[in-house]
Amino acid sequence: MGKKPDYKDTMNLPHTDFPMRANLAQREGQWLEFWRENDVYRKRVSDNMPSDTFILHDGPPYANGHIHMGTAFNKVLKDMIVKYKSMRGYYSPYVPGWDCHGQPIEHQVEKDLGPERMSTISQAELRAECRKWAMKYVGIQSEEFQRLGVQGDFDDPYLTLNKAYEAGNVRVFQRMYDRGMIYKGAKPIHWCVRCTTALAEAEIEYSDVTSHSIYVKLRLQDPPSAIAAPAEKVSLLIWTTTPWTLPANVAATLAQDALYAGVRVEGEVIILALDSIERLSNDLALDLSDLVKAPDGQVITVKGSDLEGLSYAHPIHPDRSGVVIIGDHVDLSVGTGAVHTAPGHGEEDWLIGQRYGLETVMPVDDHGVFGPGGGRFEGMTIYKANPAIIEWLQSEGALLHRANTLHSYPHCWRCKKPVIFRATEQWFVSMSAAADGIRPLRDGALAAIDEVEWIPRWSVNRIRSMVADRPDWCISRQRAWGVPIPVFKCAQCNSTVATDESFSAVIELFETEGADAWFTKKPSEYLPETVRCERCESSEIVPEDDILDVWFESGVSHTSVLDARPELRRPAEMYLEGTDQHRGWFQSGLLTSVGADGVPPYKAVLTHGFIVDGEGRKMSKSLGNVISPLDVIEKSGADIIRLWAASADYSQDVSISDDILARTSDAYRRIRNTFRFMLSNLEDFDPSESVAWDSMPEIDRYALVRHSDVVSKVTRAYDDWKFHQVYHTVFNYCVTDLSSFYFDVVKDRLYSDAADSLSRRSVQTVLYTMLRDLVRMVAPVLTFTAEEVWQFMPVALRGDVVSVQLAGWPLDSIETDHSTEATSLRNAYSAVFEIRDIVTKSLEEARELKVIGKSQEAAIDVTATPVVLEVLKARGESALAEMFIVSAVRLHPGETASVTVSAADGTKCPRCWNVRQPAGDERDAMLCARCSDVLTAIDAAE
RNA sequence: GGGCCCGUAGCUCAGUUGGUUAGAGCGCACGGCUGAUAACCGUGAGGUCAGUGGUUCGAAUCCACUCGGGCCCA
Repeated sequence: MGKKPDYKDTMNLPHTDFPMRANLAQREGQWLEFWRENDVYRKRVSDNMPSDTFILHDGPPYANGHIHMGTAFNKVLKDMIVKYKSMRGYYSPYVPGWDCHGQPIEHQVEKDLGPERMSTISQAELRAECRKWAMKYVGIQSEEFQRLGVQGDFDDPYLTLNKAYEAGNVRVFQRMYDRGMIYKGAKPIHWCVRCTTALAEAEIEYSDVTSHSIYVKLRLQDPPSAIAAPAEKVSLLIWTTTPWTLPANVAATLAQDALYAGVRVEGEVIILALDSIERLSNDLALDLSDLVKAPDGQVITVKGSDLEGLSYAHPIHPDRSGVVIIGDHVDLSVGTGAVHTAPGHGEEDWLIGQRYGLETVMPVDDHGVFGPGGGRFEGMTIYKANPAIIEWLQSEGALLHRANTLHSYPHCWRCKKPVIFRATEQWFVSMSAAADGIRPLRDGALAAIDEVEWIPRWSVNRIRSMVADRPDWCISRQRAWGVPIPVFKCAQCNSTVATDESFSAVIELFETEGADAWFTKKPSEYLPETVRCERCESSEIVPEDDILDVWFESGVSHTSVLDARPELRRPAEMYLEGTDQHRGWFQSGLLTSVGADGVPPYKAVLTHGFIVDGEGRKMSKSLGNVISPLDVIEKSGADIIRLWAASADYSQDVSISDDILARTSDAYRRIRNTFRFMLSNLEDFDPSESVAWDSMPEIDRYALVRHSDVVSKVTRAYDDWKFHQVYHTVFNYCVTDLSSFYFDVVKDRLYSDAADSLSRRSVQTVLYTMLRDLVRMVAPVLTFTAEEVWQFMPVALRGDVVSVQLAGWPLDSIETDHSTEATSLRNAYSAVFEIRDIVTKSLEEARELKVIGKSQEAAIDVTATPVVLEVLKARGESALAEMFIVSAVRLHPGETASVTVSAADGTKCPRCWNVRQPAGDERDAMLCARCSDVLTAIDAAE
């Protein structure tokens, strides 16, 4: 006929409808739909109902703006864990939450409404607007998280603005109050004069500003005779960058053991730290060389402690004086060694003021304007007062030097204006005080920290040092959008009213009407008559104005969510957030849980690093290196983000860049194709045709051993929370063990042997095991793709399991059933692979010399040392030829391992394309013996 | 400035209690195949293990400092 015979129809070439190109961006949506229709999340949870529990408690993101890579990463990690635990059989519901109150939302709403509307709006109306804003972003973020493949109870998430949630704050507050941990006090706190509110540490940003830098002389009223002649004017020199705090000055602090000396400048003696003289004379370009000396020429020095108790004339108020004290916060590397101390304007100043019993002078009002305590500067804002004070000091001859200085200074995170330190009445959680018989919060929290597992291990150092060092927690906020501090004041005598009765009434009020009612109802409408001022018996009581710090609110989720929802419980098995939450939610949850109930809210805390760019720099608009998860989803698909999230070692900061995403997509394609190969060779396979271990060719048994090793390694990695090891193990397995070895070797049997032959069914048995296990192992990470694979598996292979998420977890049976043989196979094949490396190198050389093209055209002579040769012989030359994908292997003993390649004898079989001796088949003389037999069998069947 | 942490090939990661020429996969270059085909296979080139100085017979691994980066705090 002259026509080349085409044997394609007689072969078992791979086929599947599972597409090679993922097209994730388009296709992922249909799986979201599939899960929804089949209620897969709920099934996943309820299927495991009576079993062990694994509660991963979601930390609530702030309901403002779209999600970013950090929140996406965090949620994907959580989703992977929850899905893994579910597939392992744990009862693992996931309830997402949102943080809905707080200043940022209030601020946005204020901006939206504009100043005009704001001036007339009621607090209740403002709160309604804030609620709308928060709910809008809860909706947006919920969609975005779900688009990432995150599954949970998104129909009923927890929101900090829910009534029951709000009531939980009161429960926790009450318990802590009863346990003597909450008090009202005046203390300097960060205060924003623009927003007229106290700010938490978390609400402060630091940036550089130019400030006045002034050196002020404090005239000593009774100077020590040692340091100056009786008639001389002697002053202590202080340095400050905030002239406006001078009216509140009450003391000057010196370092106990530092040496101080006198210097004659402009006809007066000024005292400053010896160590600072040289630096200051350089920095200020002043001649400070005329030190006060004894008659013998020695410079006279005194220790700071020698000057303690001296008094000086107040630089601002003519009728007052200040005192010299000693403190250990004096930094001799800056300033003069004498520190201006105003307890109303600084944390350290306040602390030392407490120790010395000094007055906390606070002449500045809420808006940053001086009251009567400001003396001649009354009525001025602190900013106007700055130059005025400097001028005054100048005219009084108290100013030694003035300049400007650039330094880092705290700013309000919302309005970006510099904040001030200012003492006001605030509610505090005490770290050290508690009622009789109750362990103080700091001690309790530190003890609780030791009961918790911290992952990675070093993170315990962070939380421990933060809790050990933190000051009392200021929980007051002077804002509208939040949960009120649930106590009352007596209108008559101003004392606090907070009793079991009042707390119960507030809890009930919040549960039925929400915290909004606090602002719309009078206390008389919900408090029982019996609630009265304990001091003056008055029944006229008014609600507290301040609201709670939002960290307190999110912190109490252990009560408002874990305790309140029947499907959850406290302690949760895990909290999982970024490393910044050591100061945030990890701590607020811990302090409120330990404070109220004496127990930690979690058994384990897993922290991850921050998302940075390819160079390790933080993402910022100004650097132009921001990558949005929404863009990646749209361009490449959510599974690419998930794979990236799994591939990184989150115990450090995690990089993302276009290059990294490109590599991730490469890896994704590789994994996808591995699945496609398995699917395409299993279309005609039914598990009932599985080949038993003992009937399998050895290489198939080896493949199963290797496979089970991978299963246990991957499982261990999941259990250790090492997702990047899951990724690497699976990926390397796909590439190295499967694609480049087993699949390549086994193609001949799959395609060319009789469809129902034992040799082919044996491969399929192995592929089936691999596919079923791999798709499940990958499901927590590649949640969409795994589902797609599952649905493309022939029904015979996946049974009636609706979703891969409900398919359980692969078990490792090799070790129990065939442990001894497994060990010897691992050893034998490690020797085989060493030879195979030499073979492929030699084949490549032969290819370069045009001796062969593809490896099937080669015959190889393998020389090996006796030990290795034994191993090779035990496999057999023909099995080795199959493994090396060559036409023939001949083994020879030798001193070292080597391989020579020659063109194989024989001709290319037109059916299987191997180089073989033609079998002389009457239908086609060129056919090899195997193909000839296969064709005969096919003919017979027809 | 302080606390915690990080810095191994272009990328993601391994490198056991310090011990021979520092590993893997990807990417890249080159080649093969054309019955996994916008796939697949092979070979190869890439690293003064951030830097400097120490401890040690010997350090990517221990110590100190410097540089760069992150989070938190001041």
